[in-house]
Amino acid sequence: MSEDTATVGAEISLTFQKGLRVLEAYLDGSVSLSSSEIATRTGLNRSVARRLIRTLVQAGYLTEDRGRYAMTVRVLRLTQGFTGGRGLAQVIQPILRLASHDIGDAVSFSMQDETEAVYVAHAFMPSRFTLNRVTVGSRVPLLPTAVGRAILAFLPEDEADRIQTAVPPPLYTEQTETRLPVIRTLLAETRAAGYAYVQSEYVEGVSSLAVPVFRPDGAVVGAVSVIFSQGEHNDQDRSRIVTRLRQCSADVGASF
Amino acid sequence: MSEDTATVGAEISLTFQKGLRVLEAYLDGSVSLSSSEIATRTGLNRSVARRLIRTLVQAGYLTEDRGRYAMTVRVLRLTQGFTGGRGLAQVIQPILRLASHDIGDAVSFSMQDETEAVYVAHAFMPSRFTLNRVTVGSRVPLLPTAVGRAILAFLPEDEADRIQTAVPPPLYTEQTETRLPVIRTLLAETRAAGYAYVQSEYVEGVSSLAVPVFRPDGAVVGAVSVIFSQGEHNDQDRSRIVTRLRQCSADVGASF
DNA sequence: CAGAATTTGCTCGATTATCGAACTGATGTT
DNA sequence: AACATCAGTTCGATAATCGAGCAAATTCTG
Repeated sequence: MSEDTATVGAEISLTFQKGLRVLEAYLDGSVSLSSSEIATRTGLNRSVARRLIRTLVQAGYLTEDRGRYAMTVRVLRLTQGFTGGRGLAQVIQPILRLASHDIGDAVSFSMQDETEAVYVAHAFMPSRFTLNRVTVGSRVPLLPTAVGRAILAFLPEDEADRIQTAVPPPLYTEQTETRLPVIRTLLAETRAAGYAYVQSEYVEGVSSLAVPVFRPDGAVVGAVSVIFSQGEHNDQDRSRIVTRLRQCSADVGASF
Repeated sequence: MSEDTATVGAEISLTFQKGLRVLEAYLDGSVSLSSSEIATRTGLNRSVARRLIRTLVQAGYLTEDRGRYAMTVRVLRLTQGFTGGRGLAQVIQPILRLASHDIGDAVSFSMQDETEAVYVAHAFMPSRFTLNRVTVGSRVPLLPTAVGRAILAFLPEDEADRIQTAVPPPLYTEQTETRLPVIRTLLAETRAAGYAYVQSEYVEGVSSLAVPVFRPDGAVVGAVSVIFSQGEHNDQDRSRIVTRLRQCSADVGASF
């Protein structure tokens, strides 16, 4: 292996890397996993996985129940630096709540993580019955969703390209757009319009509007969005929602 | 060192353990830390801390900005197994929201983590101006809070004792009860009453009511609680709130 | 219910990643 | 400008990690 391509390992901790892989094994919503399941999912040697699991159990992050391991509430410690520090709930939640009240629908704020968008804050509408299964930490793909496209459209071109070509876009519904040139056009339109509107490309019958959120320095950090049933709103409703989301986006962006 | 006391290390991964310590360094709400700060907080050798940090950066969990390291949204991956899996938001949030609506105040669900209670779900009251700085992942001590006492009162006695004597209880306000025998009495009262009521022992002027939540097998898993300004409610109000919280507790407990 | 098949727990020598003291350059302070 | 503190890197010694292999437990199956 030539050294210019493989850059001799950059001095990182291989063991820690493996340990993180164990925690990531729960990324699909698995509640409990056996040691072999973890070994398989992570691609680690069974003994290695086992030792890492024991470490997590000993530290209180996992509990064992008859050979199956489930995460404990302690894992929330690991994210405190992200959520707690920036007051993501304390400052963003109220902003979302106000927008949600004005719009009459649940409003979310999401950020990009690789090829996915992660819901970081969410203001439910207490009165309405919640149809969407969105919650903090939920992940949706970038390409077939409004949040994703709102973010993608304003990322630096090379990164946007990298993400689009990273994985062949799966077909979620019959409406999912998978042709990259078309997506490129849609992103250009999104960029021009300043918001994204996507219908039934991820979940059948569900539409979504999203407006990008920018940091004071101009970089896109995420998007605020509203999800609703297809056909629930007409053109005028949507335009009203976009206007309110723009204001919400400005408020959220200012707090970064 | 004799082997019965120190149990020869139980075959865990020391490196992974250290890596987790790095993530825990952000437990107080620090947004960004320097490599030396992390080394100091974790008690790790600076070079070791550095390698672990590099690992986290390379994996995308931390970003570097001029020598300071901040968590990225990716850390939410680490907790997905806990929040996503059990549908903590999908199933518990609606229950809390209903209770919140009936009670007219924000309602939270918290679970025990060592000597603290961790807020796991929270139903805000959209109409009211939120006074409490509570958010998912927030941590409060067990001893001087209603949630904490509701949980402590129903834990197995040896564990409750261990927690009470683990650390000398700090004085948060002038009202904070630090005398262990008195706390023991208060816990007995809580156990008898089936709920905890604490006034100004953690934050001046803030009172709280909490009802323990039990799993179907009878073990206490956490508590549902309401926070309000001292003097905001009279005896009758509180009794009404407790009644509603009991129902809420049963609903939440059933979903475990 | 026996026997096979799979899963799980654990051991131990070889290997290799980790450790950390020491040095150097960068940054900030009086 | 001189000093003090902080940050980045190197490298040999050491100790932790690895993983094949075996035994026990559990689950499947005919």
